[in-house]
This record gives sequence, C-alpha cells and structure tokens, in this order.
Amino acid sequence: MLEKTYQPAAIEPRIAALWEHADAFAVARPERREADATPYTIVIPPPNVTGSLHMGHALNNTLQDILCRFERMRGCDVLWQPGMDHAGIATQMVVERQLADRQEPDRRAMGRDAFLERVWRWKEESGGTIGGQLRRLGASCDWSRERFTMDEGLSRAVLRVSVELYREGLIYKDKRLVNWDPKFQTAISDLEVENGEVDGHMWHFKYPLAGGETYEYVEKNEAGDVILRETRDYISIATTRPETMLGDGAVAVHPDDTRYAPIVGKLCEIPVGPKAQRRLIPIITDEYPDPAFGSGAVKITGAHDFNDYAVARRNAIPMYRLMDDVAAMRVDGDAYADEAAKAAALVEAGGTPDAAAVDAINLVPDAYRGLDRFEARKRVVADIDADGLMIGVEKKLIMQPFGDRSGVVIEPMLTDQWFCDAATLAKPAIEAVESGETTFVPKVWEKTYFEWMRNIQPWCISRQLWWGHRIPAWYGPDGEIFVAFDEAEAVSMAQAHYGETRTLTRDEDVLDTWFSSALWPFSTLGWPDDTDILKRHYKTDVLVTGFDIIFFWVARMMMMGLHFKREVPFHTVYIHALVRDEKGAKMSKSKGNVMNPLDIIEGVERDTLIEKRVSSLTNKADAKRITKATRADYPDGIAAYGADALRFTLAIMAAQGRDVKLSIARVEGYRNFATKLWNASRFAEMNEAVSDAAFDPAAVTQTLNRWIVGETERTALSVTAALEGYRFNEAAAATYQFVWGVFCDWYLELIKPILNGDDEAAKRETRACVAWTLDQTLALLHPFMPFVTEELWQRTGEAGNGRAAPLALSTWPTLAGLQDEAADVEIGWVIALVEEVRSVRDEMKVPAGAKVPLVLVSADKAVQQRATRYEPILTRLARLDDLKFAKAAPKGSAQFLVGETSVALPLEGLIDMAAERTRLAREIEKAQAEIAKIDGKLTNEAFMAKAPEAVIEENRERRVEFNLTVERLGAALERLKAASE
RNA sequence: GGGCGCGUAGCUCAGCGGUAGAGCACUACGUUGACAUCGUAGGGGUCACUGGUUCGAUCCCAGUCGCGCCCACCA
Repeated sequence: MLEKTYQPAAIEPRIAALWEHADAFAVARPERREADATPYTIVIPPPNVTGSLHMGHALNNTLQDILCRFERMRGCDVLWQPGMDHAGIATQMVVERQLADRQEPDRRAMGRDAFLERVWRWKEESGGTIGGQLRRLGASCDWSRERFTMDEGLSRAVLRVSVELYREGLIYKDKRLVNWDPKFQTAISDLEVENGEVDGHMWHFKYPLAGGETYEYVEKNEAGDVILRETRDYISIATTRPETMLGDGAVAVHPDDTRYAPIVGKLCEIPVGPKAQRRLIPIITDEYPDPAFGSGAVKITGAHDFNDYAVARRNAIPMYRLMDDVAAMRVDGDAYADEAAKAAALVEAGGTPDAAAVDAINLVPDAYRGLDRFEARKRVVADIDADGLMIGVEKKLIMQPFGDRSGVVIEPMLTDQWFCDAATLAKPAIEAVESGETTFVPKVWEKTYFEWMRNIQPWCISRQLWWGHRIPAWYGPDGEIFVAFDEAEAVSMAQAHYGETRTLTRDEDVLDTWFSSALWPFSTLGWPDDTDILKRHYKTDVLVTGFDIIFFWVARMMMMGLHFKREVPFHTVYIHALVRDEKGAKMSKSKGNVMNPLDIIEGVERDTLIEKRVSSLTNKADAKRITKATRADYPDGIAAYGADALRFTLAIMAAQGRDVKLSIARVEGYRNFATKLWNASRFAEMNEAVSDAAFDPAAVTQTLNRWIVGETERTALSVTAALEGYRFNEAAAATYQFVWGVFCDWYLELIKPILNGDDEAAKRETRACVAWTLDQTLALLHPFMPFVTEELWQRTGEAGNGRAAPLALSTWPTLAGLQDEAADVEIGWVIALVEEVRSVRDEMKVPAGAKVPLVLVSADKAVQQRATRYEPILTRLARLDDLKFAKAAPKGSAQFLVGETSVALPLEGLIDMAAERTRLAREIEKAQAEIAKIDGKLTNEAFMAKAPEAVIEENRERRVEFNLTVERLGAALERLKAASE
C-alpha cells in the first residue's frame, strides 16, 4: 500500500541502488548489442575534481539525463560518458591553500614530485564529491567508465596530440606578450582574463624635449580655427599606469597630427628616475594613436601593454621588461645607471635589437626595485609631481584585466610560451558548422561561434604550473628543442642532432587544462587506441553545455576532433541558459546568491530554507506568506523537495534562449506535482487497477477509456516531438498538463461511477485502462522524474512486488491509432456541462454542499441519450440531485448553453433572480461584442478576398455559435423579466 | 565601439500572423473515502512605446525608451 504522501528523501537513494544493482546505465548491455541497437552517445562536460554540484551542473546534467533516458527507453545503446577534469589552476590552488592553512612547507619547498603526490592524494580523498552528487541527481551515466583527464589513458592521448601537433608545426614556442597572472605566476589564455571596470586615474605628464628644445604647439578646433598657440618644451603624455613609464621605448603620434609634426624624430625624456641619468626616447609616428583622444601622443611600452606591443614590433622599438613573476619591480641586473647605458648602447647600435639582450636589461631605477607594481606607481607619480612635471590627474573608470581564477590584475608580460596555431585548426571547425555537419541549438549561438573562430588568436597553451600534463619537450644545452613521446626518444633525437650524447632538460611547464578537455569526446572512448567503443560511439550525438564555455571548450573540441578523428565530435551542440538568481545575476559564491541543489533535494534546516526563499523574493508580502507557509509545511524542520522536483523545475524552465531564474516556489509546485502523481497511483492501487499485459488500448469499448487512450497518445506524441527538438520545457509542460489537467482532474473523476458500479465488464476494462494509462504516464515522465516514476513502476507491478525490468530500461510509448473523435466530442461535452454547472452554481452563490436539479431543454434524442448515459457522472461532479428533460425551462431557472443545448438549473427560491438577470445580460453582451468583432471581419471586403478560407469559415462558425448564445440566453432573459413583472 | 538577447497577469516565465497562456501568489467557497503537498470557481494583461508591412500584428520590419549579456586595444 502506497503511503499518503511521496517522501523523496526516503525513496530516491533506494531507487538509485536499484539502478546500480541492475547495471541499468551500462553501455553495450547484451540485449541491446544483440538487437543491434543504435548507439547514442553524450559525453559529460567534465566537472572539476575540486568542484561540488551547483545549479548550473544540475541544469546541465538534468538535460543530458533526460536525453539519455529518453533514448535509452527508445531502445538505443546509450553511453553517457562520465568523468572529471583535473582543472590545473583551480586544483593546484586548493592544495596550495591547504598547505598554507596547515602551515606546511609550500610547493616550492616540497619540490615538484612531492607536491604532485600530494595533489593526487587530495584528488583520491576528496575528488569524488561531485560524482556522488550527480548520482544523487539521478544522472544515468555509465559510471563504470568514469574517466579523469589526468588518468593514464587520457594522458596518452594528450601526449600523442602534443607531439603530433608539434611535428605538424601547429604547436610552437615563442616569446610574446602574454597575460600573466602574478598570483599563480603563470601565463593564462585570453579567455581566462575577465575585464572589469574599476575606478582609476589618468595622469598627464610632461615628457621634456631633449636639450631643452622648444616648439610652437598649435591646436585647432574642428572648423580649423586656432584655439591655442603656445611655445612648449615638452610633449604631454597621458597614462593610467605610470609605473610602466620606466620601460617606455618611444612616444608615438599619429602621422597626420600637425600639432606634433615639428618634433617628430626628436628625442624626449622620460620624466622619472635619477635626473642625471634619465633616458631619452624618440618621438615616432604610427597609425595607432588617436589624435582626438587625450593629447594625441602615446607612450610606447612594448613589454607591458598589448597595443604598445604591436606598435613596438612594427617600429622596432625595444621592449623593456620591468617586472618579475609576481609583478614586483625587477631587482636583477646592475645599477640603474649601467643598465640605462646598456639600453642606450643597444639603441645607438640601430637595427632591431636582440630581444633576449633587451629583456636582460633592468630599467627600474634603484629606488623602485623590489616594489610591488602598485606601490611603484604611487612613488613614480609622487616623484614626478615633486619635479613639477605633472600636468594633472583625472579620476576615470578604466577597464582592467583580472585573472578569472585568481582575481588579481593581470600583467601583460613578455615571456617564452608555447602556442597552438588555432587559426589553422579553426578552419575546418568553421566549415563543419557552416555546412551543418554540426548544428547549434538554438541556432543563434552559431554566430557567436563564428565570430570568435574567425578572429581566433594563437592559443597560449603553456602554464607555469605543476599540476597538469607536462609538455613533452626537452632542451639541449644550446636551447635546441626536442619534442618526443618520452625522454628516450628525445635523447636519441638529440643524439642524431648533435652527433653525440648531450644532457637534456625537460620543459617545466604543463599544458592548459582545456587542451586535454578538447580531446574529451575521443580520449574518453579509448583514443589513440582504436577501441570498439570509439568506433561505435564517435562521433557522439549531442553536446549539452552552457554558452559560457563555447570558446573554452566547444570550439576546441571541434578543432581537435576534426584534426585527429577527421570527423566532428558531435552533430548537435545544445546550448542551455545559465541558471541565475532572481535578479538575473550569475550565481557565484562571491556574490552570496548561490542556491545549492542538494539543499533543495535533500532538505536543509527550515530556517535556512526560509531565509533562501524569502531572499529570492522581491515582494515583501509574498515573502511573509511564504515564511508562514513553509513553517507550517515542515514541522520537523526539514524541507526536502527531492531530485525529481528540482529536475522537473529546471526542465520546464529551460526554454531555449532564455536564462533560468530559479524560484523555490516553482520547485515546491513541482514537488506537489510528484505527490499528485503518487496519489493518482495510490488511487489506482486502491481500485485494484493492475497492469495487464494482455490489455490492448486499441480494443477498449468504454467511451471514457477510448477517450483517455487517445489523450495518452496525443501526449506521447507531443512529448516525443518536443524532446526530439530539444524543447525540454514543452515536453515537461505536456506531461504536467496531461497528468494533472486531464488524467487526474477528469479521467479519474469520471470513472469513479464505473469503478463503484455493478458493470463488471466495464469495471474490468477500466481498471486495466487506468493501469495502462498510468504505465504510459510513468514512462513519459521518467526522463524528467526518474525516481518517483521508477518507484511507482516498481510498486504498481502486477504483484505489487516490482517488475522484471526497471522502468529505466523499459519501453518508450510509441502509440498510434488510438484517437477517437467521437469519444473526444462526447467527453468534451460532459466536461463542458460539468464546468458550466459549477460555474453558474458558484456565481449564483448556490451553497457548495447543496444538490440541485438540472433540466436539459428541448434536447434532441442523441443528447438525451448521452445525458442519461453519463447521469451518474454528471450527478456526482456537478452535484445534481435530479436530471430531467423538458420542452421549456422551468420558471425561475438559471440558464446557460452547452454546445447547442440549453440547460436550466431550476433554482427558484435558492438564488437571486435579479442576479441571474444581470449574469445573463452580461453573457449576452459578451457574445454580442464577439459578434460585432466577427461581423467587422466578415463584412470587410479585403478580409473576405484575401483571408484564407479556413479562417473565414472559422469566423462564420463562431458567429453561428455566438448567435445561438444571444438568441437562447436572450429568450431566457426575456422570460425571466416577464416572470418578475 | 561592435555583437547578441530581453521587456506578455502581482512574481517567475511560455507562446505566437486570426479567440492571450502556465506555475506560484491573490479572492471566494469546500473536512464530496487518491491527494489540503488537495478540490471548485473567480479576479487580474491598451502583450514597453512609435511608426510601417498586412485583410488582420503581442507575433514580421524600422525606430525610440528601458534592462541584461558577450566581445573589443582607446593611451
């Protein structure tokens, strides 16, 4: 016997165990392989080992699970490939912090091997959290195949890819300006930089001309009139980063800027550092400066600014690195005076100075050496000001780059790094989407993909970290590079190169985490080995992910998949929305607006939940009521909605192209939905509605049953179509509407007289039909609500002791030929009649408990028969005590129309006839308004000439209906008036 | 500066060239043996604004106003 309410917390873990025991999610189950089932494959976006389940994961994995369960039930050989990502920076950060917290030696003190051992240990101990949480959510992954980006097989794939790309010239080493994270002391890619607006300053300084030279500075307005003319002995330079002035290599002005034409080619002085030794830099022309911005003159600091870097390269301006790995001012090298002299000598020598030689020069004045860059900035500004060379300073919002993980300001730094030639790899990846080989859903995201891919920059793939795949490069004593599968191969390559044995040192760096993620769709399936699974399941089917990692991950999987497998990694990329808080903000720990899925599933202390619910509301009155309601709901102090409720909420809110703003009220509503389903099953159980294998829905005889099997078919069709089109919200809504609005609200109510009646044959058929419909319903709902449906499936089996196969492995409803128009019309009539009676009763303030008589006026034979047939139902649902037929409505009746039949409720004495007159008048008025609208159309020549026939016909029909309403109710009203006079 | 998206019921959101929908909230009534995590009925919307296309626009087009996001080198 089913309990009165559904208790998810008690049931869900048991069901999870049942699936595990049945090995329900394993790929290549024998019966599927025997049946030569179509493979269906999804690779999970691997969560970070450091991670725990957040709402984005919950949405992402719910959608994948819906697809997997759907296709599994449709008979596919489903592989949902799970696994985790080693998340280089994030994980290394966690372990380093742990060391710090425990006051243990830091990683440098420990050494590389000991540190890595430590990270592995940490990974083994606590890296599995998210896997368990995904299982808790119901994710039907083949957990036996779980992979990790750092495991042996995947590492082999990374090695293979690295070496091959290098040998093809698609990976190379270069000294370039990169984004440097001073906190983690590593380079990061452009994508890992987040630009943010912050309050800053823009300082304006004088760069005095060399030798005290002067020039006429003339400024004109747009009309060409001179608005300023003065003699200057300086050029005005604006900067937001004064500390980088120390590395200036030139000042640039636009070639067309007449203001500075007199001084182009001359030298000016960087106004900072010991006076006697200040460096002189040339004033050059370049297209880059915008004459309309600031003074129109720009200082060029090639080693610390991306724009300047480009200008410096174009003009062979030396790029002086000023900072060290932690973005403190350099301390290496000789005294400033000597270093400045070296720099001057290099410039004197002319030509393009050797990059390494320039990089070795430390142009930080002795007084600033070792200072943090921001402290250095203050000192530089103060010193220039003290010198009288500051023109002014303005407060300004400036865009600053931050490390997405570290949160610190990123410093452009000139370093040696490994790069991947993304532009070359991107070409086929662009073509594959252009040709439709891979499609994005929704399609708008293809624009984003193209935009980025067509402007793709070299991908910096080296990281100065320890946790990750070490770059397979070895260096000879002269810096010669040997990229090889292992050290032995590198040694023999070196042997061949040098003609003798030399000592090699391995590159210290590791690869960007996303480099290994890019291989995920084939590395997890066994590549580089040509495994059966790989053959069968690559390409995969759908990739389900959020738009925030289209660049990070999707684009790169496309590139690598096409390059190494010569085939796209998936035919469809389903991009879902982000789960946001009520204000539409991304949920994040730092904002404190995170709702934890497990809190919702398993329950949290009531007060916490109330707090969360209230904080998710903007309306104070609602907040108050909810607080009250929640307290009442959870007397034990724990509120648990279950995984099904959360999943259903996410699915039904996941409309394409729109963010999900999660509300607890919704989750609660769908928890109630699970309870509703539970109770419908309970009703079935109480009425001995037991699944009957011999039941044939096409052979039912009772009209009610013919109707519900048709409705079931309709629902199955629309759920199937919606899922095939990735319209998760429509699919979920269709099940909801059917279960609650059709099956529970009407079918179960309508059959009660049969179940309680004496017609054994009808009763037998109806019981079987209830069980059948419920089974179909459980199947249709299973992808969305796997736990409660599986539980009910198990408990409503023939013996009530479970069934041979879990619902997860049972068959998706593929129904056809069950719709019956006559049944639809008949049941539709019954429903309409009940609804009308209820409505009129309520409006006429007939007490809910009172039973009333009902008279069908001038009903034809067919209607009379129908009414008689459904009398028990009508009596029950409309609370009637008598059903009669008459030629005219009895005196003092309330009247309405159902179809073409006039219906009267003789309620004289019970109701206020004046109110009834008002009601009728209002109904008539409404109908007349509609008629007027329709007539407007039907008398419009243009409409009649151009509108489709079907639309015209529809309007004519509606016109007839409303006319009937006006006539009949009009007559009724007249009689009422006459009677009251 | 480019690009994308969004303004529909109190809230959160579907929808869509021809009667405007859901969940929650709200109002009234209801201890009708599946379910009060419920039932019945109801109130509530010039579908942001302005033009245009069309027989017909919430829907298509253009513009305006608000809001959000992504990308971008303005010193």
